[in-house]
Amino acid sequence: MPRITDERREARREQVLEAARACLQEHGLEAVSMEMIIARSGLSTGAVYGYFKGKDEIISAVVTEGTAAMGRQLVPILTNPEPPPLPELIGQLLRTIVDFGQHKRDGIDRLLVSLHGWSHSQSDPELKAATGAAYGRQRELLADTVRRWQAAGTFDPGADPDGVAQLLQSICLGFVAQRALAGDADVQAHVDALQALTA
Amino acid sequence: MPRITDERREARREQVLEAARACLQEHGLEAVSMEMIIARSGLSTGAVYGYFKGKDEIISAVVTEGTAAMGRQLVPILTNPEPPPLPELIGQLLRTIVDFGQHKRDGIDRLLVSLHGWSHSQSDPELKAATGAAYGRQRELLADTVRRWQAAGTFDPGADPDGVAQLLQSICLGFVAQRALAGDADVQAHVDALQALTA
DNA sequence: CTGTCAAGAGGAAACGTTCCTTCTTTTTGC
DNA sequence: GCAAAAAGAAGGAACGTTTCCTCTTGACAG
Repeated sequence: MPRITDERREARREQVLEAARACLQEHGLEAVSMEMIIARSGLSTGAVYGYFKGKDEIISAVVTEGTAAMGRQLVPILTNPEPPPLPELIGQLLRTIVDFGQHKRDGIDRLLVSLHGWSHSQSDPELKAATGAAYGRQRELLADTVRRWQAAGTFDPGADPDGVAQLLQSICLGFVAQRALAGDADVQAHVDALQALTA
Repeated sequence: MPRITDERREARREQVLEAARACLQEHGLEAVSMEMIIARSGLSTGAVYGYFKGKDEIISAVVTEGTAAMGRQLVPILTNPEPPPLPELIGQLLRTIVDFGQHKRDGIDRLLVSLHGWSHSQSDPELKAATGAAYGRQRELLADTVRRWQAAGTFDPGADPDGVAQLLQSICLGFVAQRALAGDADVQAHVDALQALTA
């Protein structure tokens, strides 16, 4: 059975997703078209449809792949058995988030693509469940970190870990949103502000 | 010259925008169509095109109108000459934000529509500039509030007001995002967490 | 006070375009 | 050499917009 190698197959898939990300950022969720994605990918119509069943599957794959990749970057920070103080932890998270956004070459900022993903997830139940679960897991890891602080005696033992986790996640998500909407959200400004708050 | 009154004209416009919001929330940015908006509005094709030049203008109007309305709700809190302590201020802001989302009848949550607006703004330069300016103004008001705290001696005078404002805005925006993505972000949890932090 | 008229508002169908998908042919990798 | 994969064109549906027609409405003349 002559088939192409799994590596090549995965590379082609990524090639399509990369093109979809670029088109998504450049033209937005409502204006993106198969023609654009196909042209940008350098493949032909038939080839693309050999890897994905259709447009929806491509967009959904971009979103799930994106949240998964971001999660993979954050997990090491969130599972640190001896987490740094809160401002520094936020600093580590936000720096990782910024790096993730600008990790790829071209002009693609995956954080801006994430915003489209948030929007798209709202109307696709399956995708909404998946992203909801992903962000729920991140919040649990944040709550675990808070418990580690409490166990080490560096955080108010009376505080609700999940509540603090919600706040921390709001800061991270809001940082992404503010970066996309205002364009100039700064990591150090957030860290310094938290430092001033906790002092 | 038989014309309809300005009131009626404004009401019709709002009727279209309301329909657009409903369709936007129900079907998402990429699947919304003129046919859907027209059907939901109860008007006819010709009527809708009498009030808006086209689809883009409707969507843009939904977004700008939404951010403007939200801003109008928040301004009184942000211009309070004697602002409450930080956790309570965030409580006031987040409660107002939640109220704004569920202010309208039907199943429309304007916060979820906001998320589509964030996405849409990314690809429409004019809209991006407008929303960027709007959120920039809000951040300035937040910075002014921080300065008022500092003048009253209830906040670290060495802290950078704009940096703190960035953090506060991240919390507000992130709260909206978390509510849309996870569904269960809680106002009191955020307030309590900030209380625990500042203690 | 009332009937007529004109212009704007509302309604519906049709048009041209775009877009997603499929199908057949050709090429390529094993 | 063969089967799977890629290419490219074609088909069919959907969408946004326009256009044309009817109806309502408010003013003005009689």
